[in-house]
Amino acid sequence: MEKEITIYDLAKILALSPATVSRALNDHPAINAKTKVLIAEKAAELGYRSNTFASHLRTRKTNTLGVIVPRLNSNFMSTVLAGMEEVANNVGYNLLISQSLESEVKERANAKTMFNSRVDGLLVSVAYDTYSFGHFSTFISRNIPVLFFDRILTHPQCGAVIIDNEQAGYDATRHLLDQGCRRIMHVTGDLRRNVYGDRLEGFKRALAGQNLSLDNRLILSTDLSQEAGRAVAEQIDQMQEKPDGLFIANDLCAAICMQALKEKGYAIPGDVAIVGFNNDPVSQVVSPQLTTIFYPGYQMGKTAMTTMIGQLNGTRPIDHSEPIILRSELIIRRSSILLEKS
Amino acid sequence: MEKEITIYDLAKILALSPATVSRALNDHPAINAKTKVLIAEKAAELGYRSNTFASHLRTRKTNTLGVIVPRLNSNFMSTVLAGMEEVANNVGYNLLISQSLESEVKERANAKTMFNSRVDGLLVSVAYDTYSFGHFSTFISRNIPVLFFDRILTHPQCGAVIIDNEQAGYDATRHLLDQGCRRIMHVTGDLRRNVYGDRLEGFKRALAGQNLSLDNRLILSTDLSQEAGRAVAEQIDQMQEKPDGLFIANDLCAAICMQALKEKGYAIPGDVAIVGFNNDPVSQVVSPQLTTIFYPGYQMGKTAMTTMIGQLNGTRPIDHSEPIILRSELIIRRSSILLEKS
DNA sequence: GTGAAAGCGCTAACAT
DNA sequence: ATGTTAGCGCTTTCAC
Repeated sequence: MEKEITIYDLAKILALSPATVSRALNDHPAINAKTKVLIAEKAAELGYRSNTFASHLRTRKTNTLGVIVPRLNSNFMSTVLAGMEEVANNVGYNLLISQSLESEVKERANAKTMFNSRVDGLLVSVAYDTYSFGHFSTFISRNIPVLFFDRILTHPQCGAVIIDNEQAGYDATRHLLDQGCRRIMHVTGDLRRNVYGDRLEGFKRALAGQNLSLDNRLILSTDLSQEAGRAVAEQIDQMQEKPDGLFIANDLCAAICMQALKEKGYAIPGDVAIVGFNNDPVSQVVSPQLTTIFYPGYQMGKTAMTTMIGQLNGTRPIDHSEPIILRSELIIRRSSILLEKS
Repeated sequence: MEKEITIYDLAKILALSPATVSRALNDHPAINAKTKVLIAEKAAELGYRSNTFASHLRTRKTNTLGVIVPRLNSNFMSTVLAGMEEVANNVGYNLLISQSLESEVKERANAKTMFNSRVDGLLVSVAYDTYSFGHFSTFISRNIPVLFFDRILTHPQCGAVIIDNEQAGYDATRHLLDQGCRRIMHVTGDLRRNVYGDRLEGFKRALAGQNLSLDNRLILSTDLSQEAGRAVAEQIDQMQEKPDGLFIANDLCAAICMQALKEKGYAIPGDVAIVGFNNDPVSQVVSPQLTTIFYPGYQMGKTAMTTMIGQLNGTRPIDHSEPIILRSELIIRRSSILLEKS
C-alpha cells in the first residue's frame, strides 16, 4: 500500500510553497514555465494524483455531470452516451450515469442521488411516465443547469436537444402514402410525451396533405413493447377494414409486429407496408428489412454535452426559448416498397 | 440560489456542537435517540445535504465504484448494469460508468479517470483487445479491489464472475450434433479472450464426444461484427464441403449471417442449422427464430456487485482462487430444429 | 451523551 | 513569480 503524495510533499521536496505547486499543476499563467516543468516531472515521478475531494471542497465544483436515461440498452441511448462521453472527457468532466428503467419513481431517486453527489449539471431523457417537474426544481433553485434531450420536459429554465419528431412523423407517413397506402395505422407511445405527440402531428399533417380524413381507431397508444407488437398484429387480424400501411414508433415493436403478421399469413409489404422508428440493428435483421427513421444519437449526445458545458463555462449564450433540433432521416428498406422506382 | 446548509448551521440553531450533529446524522450509537430525531427533523426542514467532498476528504472513502464495459449498447451489458445499480443503490454506493468501445487504449484512459476519481473499487469487463494488466495494477498496488466480469483477465488478486463458457459452448454444439449435424462450423472472436477460448473448448469437447475429428478450417476467429456475419455467409457459399451446422458466438452476427445465407438461397435450418449466443432481442426477431444461449446478465451484475461490496466491507471472505460461475442455458428455437421431438 | 479542536488536501486572497 | 494564510465541511480523538 503506497502512501498518497500531496502537494505538500512535492512542495517540501522541491523547496517551494504548496501554493506554487498547486498553481503549477493547474497551469496558472503566473508560474514560470521551468518551475512548471520541474513540478510536473516530480509529480509524475512520485505518482502524485490530485485529491479531487479537497479540490471540490474548495472550489465548490465537482467536474461531474449527471446523466439519467430511461434505459441503457438501446442502441440509440448508448450511442448518445458515447457522444456525450467523448465531449465530456475532452474537457475533463466525469459522467455519473443512471437509468430510470422508464419509471418516474426511479428517476426521482436517481435525481436525488445526483443532487446529493453535487453534479455540476444534469442531462436527462425522461422516463415513459414522467410528468412532474418537481424532482428537477431542486436543481433549478440551486442554479444547477438541467438539459433535456430526446424525451424532453418543457421548462423555461431548461434547454432541450431533440430531433424534429413532427417532420420525421410526416416523412414516414408521407412515404407510405407515396407508396399508395390509403389506410395507415399509427402505433405509438404515450402521446403526452413529446417524441410521440409530435410524430402524431406529423402523421396527421401528411394525411391532411392528401385530403385523407383521420380515423382515430387507427391511432394506437401502447407501451411500444414486444408484447404490444404482437397485440397490434392480433388486433389487425381481427379488424374488418384492415390497414394497408403501418407506422410504428419503435423498431423492435415494429419488427415483432411484422413477424406476427407474417405468421398470420400477411404479406409484407404487399398486404401491409411497415415503417418503424430509430434505425435499431433489428431493423436490418428482420425480413423484409424495415424502413425506419435514422436517429442521430451520437450527434445528439455531442450537441447536448457541448451545450451543457458551454452553459457551465458561461461561454455560450443560453437561449432556452427554443430547443436545439437535429436532423433525422428516412431510411427506405424493403418493408415498405410497393412501387419500383421509375 | 439557496444557501447551502452545513452541520454548523444545524448545530447553532439547535444549540448543539457540530460533532453531535455529525454523529447523529451518521446514526452513531452514543447519541441519544431523541437528539437524533431532533437533528434529523431540522436537517430535513432546512434541506440539509451532506457535503460528500468534505466527508470523503476526511474518511478517504468515496462511496463510488467504477464500472468499465466494452459497450453500453448491448442488451446484455445494460442488463448487467441494471443489476449492479440495484445492489449498489441499496447500500449507498454510486456508480461511475464508462465504455471502452472495445479499445484497450480507451479502457486505459477510463481506468486512469477512475483512479483519479478515487473509486473505492473497480468492476471491469475488458475490451476486445485488452491483454495487458498494467492499467489495473495501479489499483492493486493501492489496495483498491478490482473485479472482472464476463470478459475477464486472470490475476491472483482479482475476483471474477463469469458463466461457464466451456459448458455453454458444449451445450450449443452438442445440440447441433443431436440434431444430426456432422460438419459444424464455429464462428467466434479472439480466442485469447476467455469467453471465446472457453466456448471453443466446449465445442471441441462436444465433437470429441461423438468421435468427430476437428477441422481447423471450420473455426473462424472474427470480430463478430455484422460485416463478419456477411463475410461468413460469403465464405460458406464458396466452400466445397459446406457445413451443415453453424455455431456463432454472437446473436447479431448470427442473425446477419443467417439473413445473408437465406438471400443466397440456403434453407435454415434445412441446409444449415444455426445457434447463436446471448439471447439478444434480435434472436427473437429473425426468421426463423434463433437458437441461442441465455446469458444471465441481471444476475451477473448483482453477483459481481455483491461480491465487490462484500470485499469492501470485509464481510465476505475473499477467495480469488476460483471465479464465481453462473448458470447459462440453451434456448432452442426454430433455427436449429431438424428433428421433431418424439 | 456531548463538546473542543485538529486536520483531511486543496485553492485563492492577499502579501511580497 | 512565489509565499503566507485561512478556510472549504466534515469526522474523530480526546476530554468531560
